[in-house]
Amino acid sequence: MKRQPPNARELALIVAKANILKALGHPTRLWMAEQLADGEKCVCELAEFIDADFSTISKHLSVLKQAGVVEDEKRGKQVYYRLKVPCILKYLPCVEAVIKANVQEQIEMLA
Amino acid sequence: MKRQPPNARELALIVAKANILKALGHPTRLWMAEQLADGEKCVCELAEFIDADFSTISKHLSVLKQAGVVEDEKRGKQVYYRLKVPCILKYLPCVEAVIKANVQEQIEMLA
DNA sequence: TCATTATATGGTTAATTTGCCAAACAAGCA
DNA sequence: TGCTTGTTTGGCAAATTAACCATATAATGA
Repeated sequence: MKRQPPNARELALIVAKANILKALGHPTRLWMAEQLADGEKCVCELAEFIDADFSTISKHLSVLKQAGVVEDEKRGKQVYYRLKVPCILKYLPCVEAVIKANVQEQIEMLA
Repeated sequence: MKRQPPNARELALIVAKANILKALGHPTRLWMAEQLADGEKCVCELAEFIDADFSTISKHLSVLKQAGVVEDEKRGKQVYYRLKVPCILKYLPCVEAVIKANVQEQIEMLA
């Protein structure tokens, strides 16, 4: 029955949530987050399989950090990143369900 | 131990997932998706509390549809939208946990 | 058929994002 | 100290996105 315009507090929460989703809404960043599922990795480890400039990778990591998805720690010459709230990846099966539903639909459309 | 560059299939999946997250990564669109949690709504019902042009609202809905998050159905003069895979909202508590962690950190920083 | 209501589309502009390069930093080593 | 390695920052151009306005379409009712 709730039928009201979002108030300022609700709005702020929505904006905050959308920001986090947006941060994960880029292939490179999502991949990075997934790589961190089984523990922290340094930038160089993440960079190893990404075909992009180091500066680009660094900026993507800073977007994730800004959003609060990851945190970093410098140890020696390297900077290690880890997920701050690991449940953030638990979602992805459902996201995949969306994809499956879409594919299914395409198939039906062709049938 | 997995330490390999993503292959084409994995890459395609990542891109697809990121797209869905991106679609939800906008305050207006996230709000809309949340409104659909308890059942379909027509565009006019959604528009009622969004301060934006109708065309803008329509475009946001089409982004969600494109991403496969919602589906629409025309009945009479109205178009109804509903979540296609409702679990997509189950995630949000964890997203909120990220926010809480960030806020907590800010507080500690000020203490 | 004409007007009206509900929604979508096309076009345009401003804002944001992405990615590269070059340069700056920071830590450890020679 | 100066060199090298790992990472970040600043600057810029290209691409993408968001929002608005005006216009188009679709269904209904007069």
